[in-house]
Amino acid sequence: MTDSFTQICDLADFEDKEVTLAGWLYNSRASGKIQFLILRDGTGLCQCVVEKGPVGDELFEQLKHLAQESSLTVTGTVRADQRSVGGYELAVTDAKVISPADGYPITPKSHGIDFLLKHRHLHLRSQHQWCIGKIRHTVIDAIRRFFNDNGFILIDTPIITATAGEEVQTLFEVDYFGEPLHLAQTGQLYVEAAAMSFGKVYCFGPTFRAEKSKTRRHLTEFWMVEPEIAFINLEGLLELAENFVAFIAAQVLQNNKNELGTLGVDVATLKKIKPPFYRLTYTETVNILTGQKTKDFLAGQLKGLHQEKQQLENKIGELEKQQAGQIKQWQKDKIAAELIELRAVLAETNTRIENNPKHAKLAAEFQWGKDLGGSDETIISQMHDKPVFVTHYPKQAKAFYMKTDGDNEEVVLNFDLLAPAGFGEIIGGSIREDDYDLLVARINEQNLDIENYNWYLDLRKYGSVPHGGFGLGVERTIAWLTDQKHIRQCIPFPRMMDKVYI
RNA sequence: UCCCCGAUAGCUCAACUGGUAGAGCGAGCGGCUGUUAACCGCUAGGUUGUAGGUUCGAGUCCUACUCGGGGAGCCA
Repeated sequence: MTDSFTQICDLADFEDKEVTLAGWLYNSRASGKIQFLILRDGTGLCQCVVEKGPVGDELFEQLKHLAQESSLTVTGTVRADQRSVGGYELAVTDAKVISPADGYPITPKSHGIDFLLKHRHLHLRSQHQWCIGKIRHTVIDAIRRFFNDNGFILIDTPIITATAGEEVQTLFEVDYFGEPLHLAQTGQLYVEAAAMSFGKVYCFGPTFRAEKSKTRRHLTEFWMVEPEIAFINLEGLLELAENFVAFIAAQVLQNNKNELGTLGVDVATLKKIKPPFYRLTYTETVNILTGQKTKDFLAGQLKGLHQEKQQLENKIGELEKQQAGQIKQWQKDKIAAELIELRAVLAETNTRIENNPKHAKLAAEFQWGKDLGGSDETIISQMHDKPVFVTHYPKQAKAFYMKTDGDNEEVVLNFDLLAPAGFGEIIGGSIREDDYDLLVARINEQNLDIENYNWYLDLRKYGSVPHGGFGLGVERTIAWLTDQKHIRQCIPFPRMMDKVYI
């Protein structure tokens, strides 16, 4: 059936020819004797120009009253026109309504986030979510391609698991025929086993964490890719990670120019994502956080925020004055919409002003040995224009499986990758402890039940080798690359703490 | 779990210190031959989240609850 219809993305090949498009009415504007129907077919948007002459009065009237998101086929001649979205438009000769969509709830005007999440099944049709969906596809394709082309074997790890990879409190429990098991929060332990078979492997799938985290960077169900490599050291891992992330960014730049443009993403910042990334040790990071540089940086930022606030308030005051004056109704409406926008930005600026001193205090009083907090990561991330590796965290702050640094018993051979401009962590990884006795000691130190790790310990009993890997959060990566405020926009059907909409 | 903010028409928001609930979008009708979240005119649309309280009078003040947003801790 698809064959008989032309796709909007291919219109350039059909200039001056007659085609039939099949899709949904995205928006329409009608004048007395001419109508502009914006049709979307999943591959793009096309302006269809309907004139009374060629289509006749009856069809003209029917189309005039057609609701947004009604499905239809449209036949006409393709012609180039700069005034049209996509550069081509259709001079309509015929159209058939497949199914009307009266009362479609999402209008072209603004909506609140709660409303949109409740209507996510329909909101997926919007330009914004469509662009993100296309980019998500590119990111996932790039992930698989990168590993497949570099000799990695895909290993599917189980979703229902018995062993814990991370903190026990963050597990979702499953009643497995009466036995309490839980949903996987990482495939790492399994992928380590597979690395001893194939050398280089990766797993890629959904991950579940029952974290009580209500932030713009958290989902309870998210997608993570975890490569694991035998015979690798920390520097090797860092190189792999930076090449990997740079490859994803390059693929998005190459394949999603239009989508990035529609979303208003600054392409120049994406072009900067090239190796080598910055490298800091945890200790260097702590010194930066507690030092003058951070103090100055945050003070400068606060000053900038106050200026921003002042400018916003001036602008709002000005608009309010204009609004009270004698102007046309439509101008008032435009100002009202602008005011809503500005007030939202102002509220956000106020929050940042409020948080700035707290963050400054946390950073200044940071004690060596603690894990970096969200605000600390944000500060480091904001100071850089490219991703930053932070390596060699204190042993006590990190998971039992991370290998102790031979040169410094206090720290482990691990790293986090922080995306720049304040976005924060997108990767966490480490070299794994490969010595049987040391691993047992670490399990006991952290009061974990050693019974649960018998099979994992076998990997150290039978031909153990140095190995390591990392996990990259897909939604966080997409949110960073597309400059989204909240990662819930970056998965089709988000699951958040205490809230699953549809 | 803690802190802050919010809930008014289908949607997005107004309503100065308590005094008759408004506008745009969407819907319906009409007008307009090149529109770009088109525009112009008319019409319909409300027990102001729930339950109490203060008051001559509550959308506005107080208490509790429900739901939502933002932030913190923790993380990819």
